[in-house]
Amino acid sequence: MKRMEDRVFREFLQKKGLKFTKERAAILKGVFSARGHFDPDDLLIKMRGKGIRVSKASIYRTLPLLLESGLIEQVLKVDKHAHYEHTFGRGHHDHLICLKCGKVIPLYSRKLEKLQENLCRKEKFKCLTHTLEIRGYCLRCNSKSGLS
Amino acid sequence: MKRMEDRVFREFLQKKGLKFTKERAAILKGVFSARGHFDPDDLLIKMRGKGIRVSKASIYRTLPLLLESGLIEQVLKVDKHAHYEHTFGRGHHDHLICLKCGKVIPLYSRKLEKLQENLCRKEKFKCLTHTLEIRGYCLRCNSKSGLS
DNA sequence: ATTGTAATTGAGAATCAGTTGCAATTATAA
DNA sequence: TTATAATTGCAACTGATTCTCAATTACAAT
Ligand SMILES: [Mn+2]
Ligand SMILES: [Mn+2]
Ligand SMILES: [Zn+2]
Ligand SMILES: [Zn+2]
Repeated sequence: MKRMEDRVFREFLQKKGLKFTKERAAILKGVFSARGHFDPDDLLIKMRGKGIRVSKASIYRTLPLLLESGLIEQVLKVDKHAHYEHTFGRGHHDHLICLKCGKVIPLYSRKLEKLQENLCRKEKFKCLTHTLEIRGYCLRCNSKSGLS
Repeated sequence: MKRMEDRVFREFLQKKGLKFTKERAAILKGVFSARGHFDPDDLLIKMRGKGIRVSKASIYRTLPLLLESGLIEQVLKVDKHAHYEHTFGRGHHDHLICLKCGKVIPLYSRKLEKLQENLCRKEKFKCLTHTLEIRGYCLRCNSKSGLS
């Protein structure tokens, strides 16, 4: 059974006059078999672990295509590198990031999304995407941190 | 007349057992004489232009201190480098970023901030900071872009 | 004012994510 | 099957940020 995301990506590429190569297919598969967030290097290592040979360059070249096709989203820049997650089949969400343990908690609020849209409308700004990152301490880390 | 931010920074440093050096003072001054956003290199160039000699290293070492002291905020990672702005005396705000012309429009909504706080409370997440970046097209770029 | 000491500095080397040039390979439409 | 433009891996390259280290300096305690 062909996965739906293959279809989407294939059509996206076709529309741009680009090729659906085995490398791109493999990267797509690798991306979609990730449970949560990943960065380009995670992906490379995971694929190599499974014996799939793709170059770093191809990964870096393919991720922007997946991004453009809407199959993945760039989540944030942790430390100094980009993180992604696939969003096809899942909904958009924002992130709470624990500064102590690094946990990333998804957050979705319809109300919040609507409010943002309204604010943009008011500014006459055509909103395409957004990233909201809230940093602080998760429940566990906050209770452990001594302060009452 | 001594600037208020000098005082704040000095006290911050003292509390941490760090020194208020002339380099740090100069960097602080450079930061606060910037109108809007800046990145480390902007700052370096501007200071050199004024004949103030500080090393790149000192700038990169001082910015995190200013961040920690609450005098500046990290705005976002454009391209691949960090951007900052001083927020002392000004309020916190989020950003609308035009993908075409690069314009950055400040956005503040009390309602939005409150909503975020409530959401965090609901998740029992101790929120310290957040960054909201909305990307799309500004009024001017959107009307120019042909699509109706 | 002098001194002791830990913090700081500048310069350049090092690091590291991400990009690029290029020759060999491959998808795909005709 | 062929023509052709797109793609690949590799290694060299960027450019931002961090680090190393010897020389300097702030500043608290004499
Ligand atoms: Mn997520
Ligand atoms: Mn701003
Ligand atoms: Zn945590
Ligand atoms: Zn614009």
